[in-house]
Amino acid sequence: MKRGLNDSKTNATAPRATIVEVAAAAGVSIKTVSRVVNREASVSDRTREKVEAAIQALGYRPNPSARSLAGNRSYSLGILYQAPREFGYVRNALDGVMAACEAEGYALLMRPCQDVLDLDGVDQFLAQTRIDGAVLTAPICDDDQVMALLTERGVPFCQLSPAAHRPGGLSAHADDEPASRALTEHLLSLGHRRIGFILGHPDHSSSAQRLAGYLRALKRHGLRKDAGLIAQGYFEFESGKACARRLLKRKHRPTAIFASNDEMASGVLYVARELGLKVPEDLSIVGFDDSMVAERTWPPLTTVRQPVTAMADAITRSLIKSLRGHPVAAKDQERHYDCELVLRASSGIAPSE
Amino acid sequence: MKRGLNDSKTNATAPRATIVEVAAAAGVSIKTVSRVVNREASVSDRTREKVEAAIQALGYRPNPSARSLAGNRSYSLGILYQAPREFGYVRNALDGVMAACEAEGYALLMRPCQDVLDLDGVDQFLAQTRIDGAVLTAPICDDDQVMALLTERGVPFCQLSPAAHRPGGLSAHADDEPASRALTEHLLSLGHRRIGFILGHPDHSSSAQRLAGYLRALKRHGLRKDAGLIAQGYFEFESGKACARRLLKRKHRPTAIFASNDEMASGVLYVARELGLKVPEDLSIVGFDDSMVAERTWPPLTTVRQPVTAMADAITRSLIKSLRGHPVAAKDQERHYDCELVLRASSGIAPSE
DNA sequence: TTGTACGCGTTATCAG
DNA sequence: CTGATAACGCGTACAA
Repeated sequence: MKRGLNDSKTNATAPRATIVEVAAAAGVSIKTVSRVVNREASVSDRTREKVEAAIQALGYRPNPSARSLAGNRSYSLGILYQAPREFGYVRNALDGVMAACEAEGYALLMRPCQDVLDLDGVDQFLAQTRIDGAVLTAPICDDDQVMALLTERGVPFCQLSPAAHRPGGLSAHADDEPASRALTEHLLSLGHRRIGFILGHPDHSSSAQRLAGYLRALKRHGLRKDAGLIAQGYFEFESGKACARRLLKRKHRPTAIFASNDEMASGVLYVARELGLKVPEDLSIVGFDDSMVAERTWPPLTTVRQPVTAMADAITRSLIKSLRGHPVAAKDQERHYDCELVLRASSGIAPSE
Repeated sequence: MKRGLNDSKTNATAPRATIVEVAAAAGVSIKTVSRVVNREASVSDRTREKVEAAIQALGYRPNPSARSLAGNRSYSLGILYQAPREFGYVRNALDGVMAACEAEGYALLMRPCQDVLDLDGVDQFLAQTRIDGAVLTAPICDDDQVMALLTERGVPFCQLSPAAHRPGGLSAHADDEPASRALTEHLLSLGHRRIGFILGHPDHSSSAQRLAGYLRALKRHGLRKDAGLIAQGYFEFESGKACARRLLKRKHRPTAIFASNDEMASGVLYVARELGLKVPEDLSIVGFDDSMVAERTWPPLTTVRQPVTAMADAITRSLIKSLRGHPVAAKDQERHYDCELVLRASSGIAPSE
């Protein structure tokens, strides 16, 4: 049998101990060892201690492949995500899901998806990995075809920031709408009356929610929706630039612009500079997400922070709990999280109109 | 057997076909099916076609757990990385490694590591996942203890941007030193003579290489090293700010600052603004990595781009090739990549001294 | 070129 | 509470 580079055949350690050796060392049957390893209840304390000692002594680690084969589950989850240039949301989601998986002894397999979803690719992923469950991130969490496929394959899943909670499903959701409203109120309180709005990518349900919050705030202040102040962006820097140009070219240009994420907000900032507008004196700008760029631009961006990592962690734990056959309390099936307003200099000052 | 939410027991599809059923359908033995699946040579065309038809018809997919158990390998790799706030390098590395794994039918398991490496955690990772090989990213790729552990466990690995290639090992490496030199020459050609330098994190070998390139360029222009112009940073925004303050407080302040990455460069930019210095008129700033912030700051940062994704992809493919027992050509064992200078406005103009 | 039979290290059934 | 023993699905000597 050929082996590759870094060959360590000669100085390799002894092969890992198996359950049989542990059983022999502890003077019990392998089933009992299995019981101890899997924390089943019906084992006497004396036996458990003996077994645990043997496990310790031999450095025993159950073989995941054997476990999977015999148990007909893989002890691993998958996470499906779209990977835009701005990786903030996805990265936070990953952090949370990974933390949960590690804590619960699950492995995590990642599946990046393209803008236009490749269903066959996902199906292949399911076949190759045999994951026990999946975490769906936005906007994939709202894709009916993906959910149908998972259901067909018998793979339970949870949704991170979906458009709507599915009865009997698992989801974590940040309240974008109130946050967006508060952010808009902030601008209104500074005296702004013509506030431009740059929509996010239409596939993301949060785009609509952020718009709704913006409109609601305007309404509460007796302002009517002005379609000319609303531009369709795609959550990307360049689209933020394009929208900003359109909005700022109006003869009655807005005194403030609310971009649906920080990337686009930084695009607005770029265009403001091109046009010689001072921020925030001539133009207030706010973003959303509190991504890394929000602290790096000048002036730094007023924005909204979502607890994505915590949301992902929590929902993943619920998923695993459910995979283990434990009931998940109703309040843990549909979780809601508040967002936090982060005030920085880009919105700062009352408009000089 | 209890199952959790999203229960699809009732409307689930038939369980996946096994090799036995395929063999039956094709009228051959399971060994023959195995041969076809694993692309072994000694199968007649007629038989192969029959088997492939049966596989197609039944939608057969080999069970990875069974494969792993019987074959004593997991068909999966691990990637070890440190996850700083600035995720650019890691993310590019991930992209490359994942592309390679997907192309080669390997799964990828991720192992984020803390600044101070938890060896036991890594060992646990190896035990739980039984990965066939590992990709080490900077700065973990230079950690002797990790490499010793992997060797002891018989897990072959490759290194992404290590300090030095290990004979018989696998590594991909971008030539930081020449790039750093070119970047410094760029500043020198603009007329700068007092160029501050902010070092990267000492754990990263690239930090030393970037310094070396800087010093070499100075020397070629007859300038001597001035310790007062060199500050120790840690690849982070805040450390860039701190170093910039120190450097710019000198009575004879530098007219340009070379920060060892873009994050720190954006920190320098921040401090320049605090001090009322115009960039690039009063101070030229250059970074390294061409991360996302480099395009978002104002002015955008002159920097250096490394082909990290391509490097990661290539080295991972070599690793997999070697895992399969195929020889890896010498030129593919130690790969060198050129960096690319990215000129933007932050360095732009000759110093007004 | 093809097939048989065994083993991989667990989980699970069912009897003690 | 504990233990034989049969799966689980595939790779691989070895034989044909």
